[in-house]
Amino acid sequence: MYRISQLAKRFGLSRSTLLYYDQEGLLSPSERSEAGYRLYSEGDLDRLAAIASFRKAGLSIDEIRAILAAPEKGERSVLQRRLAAIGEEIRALKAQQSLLARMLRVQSGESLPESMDKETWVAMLRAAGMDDRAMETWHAEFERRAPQAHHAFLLSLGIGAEEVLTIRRLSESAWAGAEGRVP
Amino acid sequence: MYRISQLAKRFGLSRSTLLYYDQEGLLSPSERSEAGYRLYSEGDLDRLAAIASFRKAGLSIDEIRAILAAPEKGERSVLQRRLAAIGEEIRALKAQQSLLARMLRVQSGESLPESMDKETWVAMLRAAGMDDRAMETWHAEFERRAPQAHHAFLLSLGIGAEEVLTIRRLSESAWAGAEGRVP
DNA sequence: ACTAAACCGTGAAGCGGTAGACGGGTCAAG
DNA sequence: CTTGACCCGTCTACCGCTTCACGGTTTAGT
Repeated sequence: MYRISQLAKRFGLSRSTLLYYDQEGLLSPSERSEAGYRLYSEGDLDRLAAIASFRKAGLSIDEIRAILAAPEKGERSVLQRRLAAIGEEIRALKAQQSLLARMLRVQSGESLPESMDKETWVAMLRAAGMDDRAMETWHAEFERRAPQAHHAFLLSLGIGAEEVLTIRRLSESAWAGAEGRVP
Repeated sequence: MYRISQLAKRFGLSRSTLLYYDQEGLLSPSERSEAGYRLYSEGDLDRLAAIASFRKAGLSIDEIRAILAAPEKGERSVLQRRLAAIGEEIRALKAQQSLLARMLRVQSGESLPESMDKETWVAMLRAAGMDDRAMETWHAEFERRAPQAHHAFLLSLGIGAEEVLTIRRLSESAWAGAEGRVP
């Protein structure tokens, strides 16, 4: 049985955060002491571990509550939606970055971009002799062998979530036309 | 003389935002109509243009207020601090991204998607018609255009640090020898 | 037994905006 | 002159906590 500040310290959270989770009905202690102190059990601890890792992934309180209430129901879709949202956020931040760079008239990052973007990537593949059809094949292979990695890779090029889905769908159909599907 | 909703529409902002800017003393209309309506002048419009672009760069209300009060004073340093902060935010989001990717991978069972590795990557490129010489060219382009990203990418395929350096050194020399090539 | 420190509970306000409700003003057509 | 469609100003709540303030409880040390 842990008291609130002990539990907070153990998880690197603040007491206030746990008070807030209780208030929101996300994690209520399973017992109270005579004086009314919150007493957290081992089970509460497990639940908090789950909550903490979902929060680290940026899920909202509501989303976490929904997942914990019915994990089998829509956990995957919630996580995937968050993954897409993160891509958008990163893209927005990169836009801010370049806007600021322009304001500061600092061209430092321009000559050697530290992160890859779509245009540079395509230019590289073309330099290596790939044409449009080869790239299609490549996307289709990527989608077939590692859809998840394909998704993450496209996002890492700064491509927006919608366009990513479009590309993946095109990749699937390109491949479906070529061969029979393996689960 | 614009009224509040006209101005909002012209700038793609919401009425609430302009109300908030007034409340915060960031942009107060230079006049009021008899009925108490806010009336914005051309000067106000210019000021709002500045505010909007700073906001697009992610500056806080306080920071914008400070810059507009004394532009010569600390504008550059504020912008540079924001630029650094954006880097942090992107890093944090990327951490969330990989956490989520791991969660989704674990859930989906290990049947289909595993993270990308060197063999799968090479197989994909071969399927798209790339031969050894094309891959060499591609590495060379990668190294020339974005050395840092090249490094990060090789590591992401699970290639060891030493081998990464070997590949990069080969890429450099390949480029030196192929300088006149047309893509 | 007493005191002080460190803990606990509850309640409220604040951050940077955004979004909505509310009641009242304004302007057209009828 | 009235109806309706908008517009306006003001006020409030929301996100995910954090920080304050107040007063009661537990613990350690004397």
